[in-house]
Amino acid sequence: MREEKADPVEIFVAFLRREGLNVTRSRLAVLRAIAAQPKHFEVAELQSSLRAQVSPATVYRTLGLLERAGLVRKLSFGETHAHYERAFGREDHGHLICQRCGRVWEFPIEGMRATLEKAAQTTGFSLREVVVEGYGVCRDCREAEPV
Amino acid sequence: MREEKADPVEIFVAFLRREGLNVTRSRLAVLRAIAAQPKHFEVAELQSSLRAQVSPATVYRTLGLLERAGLVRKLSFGETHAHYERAFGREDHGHLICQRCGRVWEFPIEGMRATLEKAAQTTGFSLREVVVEGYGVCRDCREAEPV
DNA sequence: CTCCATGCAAATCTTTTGCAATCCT
DNA sequence: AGGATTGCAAAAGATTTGCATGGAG
Repeated sequence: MREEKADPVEIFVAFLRREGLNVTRSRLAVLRAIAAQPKHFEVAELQSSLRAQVSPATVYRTLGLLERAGLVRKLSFGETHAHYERAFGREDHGHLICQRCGRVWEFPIEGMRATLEKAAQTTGFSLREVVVEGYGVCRDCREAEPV
Repeated sequence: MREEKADPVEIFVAFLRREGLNVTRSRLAVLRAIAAQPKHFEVAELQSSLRAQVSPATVYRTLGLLERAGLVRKLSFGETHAHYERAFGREDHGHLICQRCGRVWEFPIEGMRATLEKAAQTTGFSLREVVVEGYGVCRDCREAEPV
């Protein structure tokens, strides 16, 4: 019987040990802050939720590690700065992004990973993350200014 | 009988007129340069292909217009600077991005737009662009350094 | 004790903007 | 002519990096 680790902290600690890196107070604080964020967040939001606990440089460095550990996913939402989302404790899903107000809706994409897996196999690719995004205009914005 | 315009220049000109904007030498040069780019490109690449013809500021401004006109799509490929691809004369497709070497493979995603359309309808969203990306490690990189 | 990690500030890079000169229509 | 557009240089952001100091194993 295999025990699946679902706890992001355990996963992160295991990742760090495997890489010969230290488990530090700052790194854990960033992970904790992410768990407390809404589903997606910008780096600035994460930083202010960690105000004074962790420097910006370390927040960036830790996001990179969490990404490598598969605990966080980087998204852009069409903007010039990065957005992130937790990759743990969530079903696969896509995002609908309003190009006017920037709000984001999620929707299920079961089955889509299978399509990508197949394409990946054909290419000899080992697939880690799947990102599905739809850009357009939400109802509110359309009503506010048709066009 | 309706005549479908497939020519990007015609589409762009129509878009500009509709918006009360001028059809300028620079704008057309940017569009022409894009048509000559490989499927995806970075802004820096586009700029150097336009060396001295169009200033960087105008390249950025024009990319924004082309995006609004639906002739170009913005992608990030997980990097901090923008990538673009032509949105004309192409079937819907997804991208597989290697997180080690940055190379990109395309693959067909017929049917995926339908899934997004459905989600969009549910949300009252008017859908314009679809982006499907898979991140992972390509065969070459895996062979070069397993892990 | 030996590396690794952190903070700080400086450095990079990309993208955006203000403004005077120039181009479209 | 009259508003739109451009280039230039400066500004604004976001992210990365060098280095001396403090922390984990």
